[in-house]
Amino acid sequence: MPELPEVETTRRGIAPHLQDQRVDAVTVRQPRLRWPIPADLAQRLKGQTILAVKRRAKYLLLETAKGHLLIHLGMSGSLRILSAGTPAQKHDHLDLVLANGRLLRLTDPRRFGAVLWCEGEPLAHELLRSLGPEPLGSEFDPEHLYRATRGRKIPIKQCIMDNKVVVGVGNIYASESLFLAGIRPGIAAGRLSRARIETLHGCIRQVLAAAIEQGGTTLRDFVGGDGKPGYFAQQLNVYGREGEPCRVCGTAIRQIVQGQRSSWYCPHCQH
DNA sequence: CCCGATTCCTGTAGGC
DNA sequence: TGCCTACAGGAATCGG
Repeated sequence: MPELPEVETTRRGIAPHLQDQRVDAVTVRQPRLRWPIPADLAQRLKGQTILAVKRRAKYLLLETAKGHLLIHLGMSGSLRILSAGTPAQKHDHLDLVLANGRLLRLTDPRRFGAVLWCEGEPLAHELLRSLGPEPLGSEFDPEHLYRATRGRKIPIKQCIMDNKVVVGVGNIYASESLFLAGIRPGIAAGRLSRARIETLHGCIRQVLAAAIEQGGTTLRDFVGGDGKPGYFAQQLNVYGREGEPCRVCGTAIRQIVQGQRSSWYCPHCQH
């Protein structure tokens, strides 16, 4: 499930293969994703050279002189670099055939992902415009998180998963950050002290940075641009570990449901 | 504005 | 073995 570390891992994997490459052909097999792939995508993109591969939140931005291709991996999407001519399989929805004889292929069984074309400033696109700060950027500082939590009654876990507060923190890393910070997921965001918010801020950055270093988390089928899985799953302390012993104190990890999402925590280490 | 519920989709796991 | 159901999840959107 691509959260920010998986998207960043993907970006790093595919960028060297796409940089300065011309798109010779575009194949759309299944346009019905989260939103339809634009019918005129091939016409817009064909012949364009990819100038840069950037990321904002969980969106990948392929820059060309005419516009940007925005790609979101949803929860089951992955992008891979393959040899042109590699047979397509089920759920292979989009290919960009490159001048160097390779192709960029989007696979997404659950089709929660998106592929959109954007002319003009991509950060002004309606889907990107009102996103919160990057968790690893300087704009996301303790003071920002403190202000964003004041007066809010929602559980802190749901608060840090809110894209307007900070982007890129999904279910896995929210649970893991709260474990490291020693904070129970159900506590009202606004009731946390400044000191605890500062701790949490540091833990969010620490967890995301470590996950990127490990190439992301592969639970089922995530692979980077090179087809390899990520290794952060080995370092998960609470996510998906209901009933298993806490790695710190041995107490059984608990699972609760918040906002239609599972959360896990250690009842001894987190308060 | 704030918050909770619903929605999209399909592979997988668990129950019988 | 096979059918059926529940569940997973990012994030927009709707309703209160």
